[in-house]
Order: sequence, then C-alpha cells, then structure tokens
Amino acid sequence: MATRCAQCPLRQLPLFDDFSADEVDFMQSFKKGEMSIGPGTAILIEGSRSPQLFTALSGLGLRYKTLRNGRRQVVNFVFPGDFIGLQAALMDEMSHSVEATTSMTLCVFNRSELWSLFKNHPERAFDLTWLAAAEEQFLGEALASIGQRSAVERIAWALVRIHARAEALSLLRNGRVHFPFRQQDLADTLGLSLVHTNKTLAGLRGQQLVSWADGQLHVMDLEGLARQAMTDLRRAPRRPLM
Amino acid sequence: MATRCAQCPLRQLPLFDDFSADEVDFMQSFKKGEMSIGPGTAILIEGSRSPQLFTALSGLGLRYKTLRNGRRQVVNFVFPGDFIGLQAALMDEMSHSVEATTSMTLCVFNRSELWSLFKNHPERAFDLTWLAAAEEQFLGEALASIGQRSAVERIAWALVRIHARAEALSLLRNGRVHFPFRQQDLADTLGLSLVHTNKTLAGLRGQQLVSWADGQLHVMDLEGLARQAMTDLRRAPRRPLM
DNA sequence: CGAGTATTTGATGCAGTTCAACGCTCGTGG
DNA sequence: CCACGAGCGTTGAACTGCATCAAATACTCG
Repeated sequence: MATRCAQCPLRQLPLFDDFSADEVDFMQSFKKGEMSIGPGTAILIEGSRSPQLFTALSGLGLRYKTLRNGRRQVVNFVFPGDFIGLQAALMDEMSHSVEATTSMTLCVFNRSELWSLFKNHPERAFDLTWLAAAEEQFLGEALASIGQRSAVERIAWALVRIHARAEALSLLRNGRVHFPFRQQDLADTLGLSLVHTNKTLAGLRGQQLVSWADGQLHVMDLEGLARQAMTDLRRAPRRPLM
Repeated sequence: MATRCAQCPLRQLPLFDDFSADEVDFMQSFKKGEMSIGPGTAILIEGSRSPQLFTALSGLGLRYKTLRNGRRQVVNFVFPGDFIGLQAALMDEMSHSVEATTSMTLCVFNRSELWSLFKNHPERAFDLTWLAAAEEQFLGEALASIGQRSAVERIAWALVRIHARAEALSLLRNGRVHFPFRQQDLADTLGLSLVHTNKTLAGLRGQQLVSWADGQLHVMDLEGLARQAMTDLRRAPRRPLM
C-alpha cells in the first residue's frame, strides 16, 4: 500500500522544509506510485532516458559512473529523501547510473509532468533547482577532497559526511548507522585502491575514531575524525523534499 | 555602453538555445547592468552572500575552492555564457569563489528578482535548472577523471574538454584558442603537482598532440588526444543562455 | 562441503610528489 | 638604461604515498 504524502515519514524530519497543505496535495497528485526493489537492482542507467523520476523513501543506494577503462567512480550515496533522475528529466540522459544497495522503496513521478510543475508550482520548481544546486555544491566538495586531500583525510572526510547525513535523517541508534556498503564502494568513491582503503580504515579504527564492521558504522570521536579530515562539522541546512 | 540583449553577441552562436521575443524582453528587464573588471578581480567569494548574479559576456575566469590546508581546487573554468552565482542565489552562500583571469564583462542581475523569474517565467526557471543540472553533470565527470584516470589521461581529458568548449563558442582561430591560464591552474584543476603537470604536458607536446605556450592552446590531433584521454568526443549539446 | 564474496595483511614497485636550481620575460625604480 | 626581483615555465634528482600483486582468513549460501 502506497504511503500518502500527508503521512510521509520523511516529511516529519526536521531536516526537511515544511510543506503547505497545497504542496502536500500537489505532491500527492504528482506522485504516480511507489516502487519497491531488491538489493542490486538498477534504478537508472547511465546514458539512458527514463520516463520516471524518483524520490528515495527508504533504503540505501549508489550513484556511479563507469569509465571506458572499466573503472568505476561512485558519485554519491543515495539516502532517503534523495531525488533521483533530475538529469534524465532536464537533459534527456543520465550521466550516471543509480543502483539500490539495500532493498528500497521509491516514490515514482512522471517525467512528462515536470513541465507542469515548473508552470504551475513555482515554489516546487524552485525547490528542485535548490536540490540541483545542492548536489552541485556537494560534488564540488568531493572534487576538492579527491583532488587535494591525502588518503586518511579523504576517508575521514567521507565518514564525517556520511555520519552527518545519517544524523540528519535520524538514522543513528546510539551513534551507529546501518551502512551496508563494501569497502570497495568507499574506495571507488574516493579514488583509492581497495587495499589502501582497508589499511587506512584500520588506522582510524586503531585510533578509536571510528569503527565500521558488519554493515554498522560507528563514529566514536566525531571531533577527532573531523580533525583528521581537515574539515569542520557544519550542521546540514534544512532542505526541500520532493 | 551596455549591450542590449537583443544584440547579445552570445545569443547568435549556434551553441545557445533560441530566444523568443518575449524572452529577450524579459532578460532585458532582468538585466540590471553590465560590469567590466580587470584580470585577477574576485567576482564572488566562497562563503559570502551576494546580492548579484552574473552571466559572463566575455573574458575567462576560474571557479575554485580553498581548503583548510591551504591547497586550492579549481572547480571549473569560466567561459563566456556561463552563469555565475546560482548557489548564492538559491542556498545563501557560494561554495566556491569565482575570479576573473583576463579582463571580463559580465551581465548583472539582481538576486532579489530571482523569485519573480520562477513565478512569472517558468521557461527561464526551467533553463536555470537545466544549467544547474549541466554543471552537476560536468562535476561528476571531473570527479571520475580525478578519481580514476592517470595523469596523462586527466590532462588529455581536460584539454579535450577545453577545446570543445572553445569550439562551441567559436573561439578557435585556425585551431588555436587564447587560453591565458597558468600550468598551476591546470594542476589545481586535476589534483596534480605543478611539476608533474609540466612534464606530462611536455610529453603530449612531444607526441604532436597539442601545444600550449604563450597563452595559446593548439590542439593538433584531437582524435589522438581523446584516445590518450580514454574518452570519446561528443559534440556539446545546445544549451540555454541566461 | 565447495564456490563465491568480502576483509585483512604482507611484500614489492612505481606514478607522481617534493626539493632544488636555472632561464626567460617583464615591470619597476634607482 | 640597466639592475633587480617577481612570476612562470622547465628540467633533474630523490623520495614516498599509494597501487599492485599475492595469499590467507572468514562468511554465506546453495
């Protein structure tokens, strides 16, 4: 049974902007259904068009690009509340693939109705643009991390960010998040080899900063981790939910 | 004397989407003036708010982030037609700085009127979102390059992209573009050291693929360069101009 | 129980960094 | 008019962070 937008569990979170009654109504009509998929399912494929857009309701996934030489770049992790398919909607083609890591449920929207959103719901169009700008901002930061930080710094940076996202989504249970990715995924995120990622993680674990085992990520010393990352912790700003 | 939008030299280029008469009128009213600045001038500063948004009319610039450790990541080069300040407009703060490398002229818009653009000109709002998505796409590609490509591949990739942008803007004069950046700028773009960038460029020059000296970039063998870059040349799609 | 996948650890090698020095051009001031 | 220094490109030499290779362990699942 599909969740009604009025009851959307995500909207309750302080992370997300409030909705007006009108907005709830509109989103309810914009929403075409719900989709449940199993781990490993491809949601969108690089280079393909898609008639559908999605918002992740629950579960975790990966965005990634595959290069000609066979290597893979993870572009971001997908958390609940993330909008999926903006590129396919605007430019006709996705520039990266999106795949479910755990089982996921997604709200489904029709690409063909996007124009009416811009036409009739400028607040929602604004929000959509906000999301695009936020993703741009994130990618800029990721670029700076991969380009200018050492391996420890990159890994610490990534873990700090993941922790912050989990926190903002109330996914922490006494400091722990369910984080069912492989070390290879993190390596492909940060442009590091699997082996070096493993050894670097061992180092951070040894310093009692963080532990990550059995799909559980536990940040034990956020300050210390941020120090390693050469970054400062900024609280995630409230953001729109589509 | 400020250029009238009706006469905008950029709009004539096949790269940019056609404007309706209405759109020209609106942009003319949206445009608050023109700004001319000298080389080295900061346009927007990371972390600051700005009441103004810009479109580059002529000249070249850099977008970059500065990290806590003092290192710099160049996020993109600014070419004519680029919109500057979207982040400041939507989220309150720029996540990177923008600086003129040559002297530049910029169209100036008021941030405060952005909302009326969304409200009254949905096509233009759509275009703005398109631009944000395009930047996101580019950054994803850059991320993959820095994360997964070798030094030669990265440099070749960057030069191919720069060449393509120049071409799309009709900036080529028998294969040559004015490209007045320092090797340090390219190094900071690609996460490489200056020294290694220099040596790698020398290698590509030795293979007769490309030469870059005295602020002139000359791609002599585009196919060959693309091969080195492990990328394929795709023609830049038409895009909106703000 | 064997096959497949993920994590871990040790050993070796190299791509790219860092350090250092030199040449060229250009602007500035004595 | 020349001396000087600053900025950029270039090149050589030495070092190192991380990749690559290899192999063992631990799990899960059919």
